[in-house]
Amino acid sequence: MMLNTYRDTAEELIRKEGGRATGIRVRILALLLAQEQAVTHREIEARLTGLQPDRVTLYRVLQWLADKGLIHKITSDDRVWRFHVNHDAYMHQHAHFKCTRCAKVVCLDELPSRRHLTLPAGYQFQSMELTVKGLCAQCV
Amino acid sequence: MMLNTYRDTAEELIRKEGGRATGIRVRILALLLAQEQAVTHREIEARLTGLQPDRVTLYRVLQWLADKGLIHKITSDDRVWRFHVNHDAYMHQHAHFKCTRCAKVVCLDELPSRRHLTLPAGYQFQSMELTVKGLCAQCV
DNA sequence: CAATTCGTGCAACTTTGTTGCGTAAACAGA
DNA sequence: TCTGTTTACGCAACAAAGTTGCACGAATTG
Repeated sequence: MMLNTYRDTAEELIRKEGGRATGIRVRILALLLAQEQAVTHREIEARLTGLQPDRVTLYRVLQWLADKGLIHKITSDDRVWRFHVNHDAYMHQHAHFKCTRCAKVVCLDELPSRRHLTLPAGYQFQSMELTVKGLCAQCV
Repeated sequence: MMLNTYRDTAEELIRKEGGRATGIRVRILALLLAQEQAVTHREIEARLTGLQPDRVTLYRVLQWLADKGLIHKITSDDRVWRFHVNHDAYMHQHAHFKCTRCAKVVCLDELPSRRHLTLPAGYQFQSMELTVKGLCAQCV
């Protein structure tokens, strides 16, 4: 069954990072592994059927997973973090797309080269965060 | 005196939008006209010497100015809006730079062409928000 | 200068996220 | 499988940013 596979993968990933594979951590990471799009704290809460961890615990688990590099946080203009698993394809820097109608957020494959950017004199590049806005296929 | 010029310009811009040129609005817009970098709600509050409008009023004035297109809001990863005047040069879409050390935010001139982006099939582009992170000249 | 419209201030509320601390659960070793 | 230690969880309280409703007051219009 697919759900078990996600849980097994989740547990394995968590242990590989030296953390305890608690029920909550495993369920949250398994859930994230199963999501195509980036999800908010609230959405995760709603989808964790039969398990209602404390808000604080959820925040801490998400922070821990992000610190370990298993997931990444996405900034948005609605002041809400969204989380997405770091699949191999997304381990490098990449852009995000946010649908202006349904608020869905997905990861895009690439990021424009930094050579297309000119910074003021003396400024030093570190990274870039790019969010493309528009309509997703379902909302067009 | 320079400050007067900013206030005069501010008043003119506000009237042109059909709004009442109240002391608060004029002072806030004049302050924004004088800023090179994008400023937060808090920073504006701190710099409005001799005038302490209610938090709510400040939010409402900033929202009004943004609605009228006189200023623009900038999203940041610290969940705080920053505001910057829409100089002619910034009326088009542009990128922002945020210093990872002093948190300063400035507007950059350009934005990479959307041709460098490939969206999933059926997705429709509307706009992009790009924040470059790094060190500003003072923090390098 | 009166009437009306629009802006402001106050209070209360909402949302999102954080901190401290005691308790409970996971893992390691016997 | 028991026991001890370490780590994670839950609760309560807090904090920051921003919003809403409503009554009052100040700008403009005529």
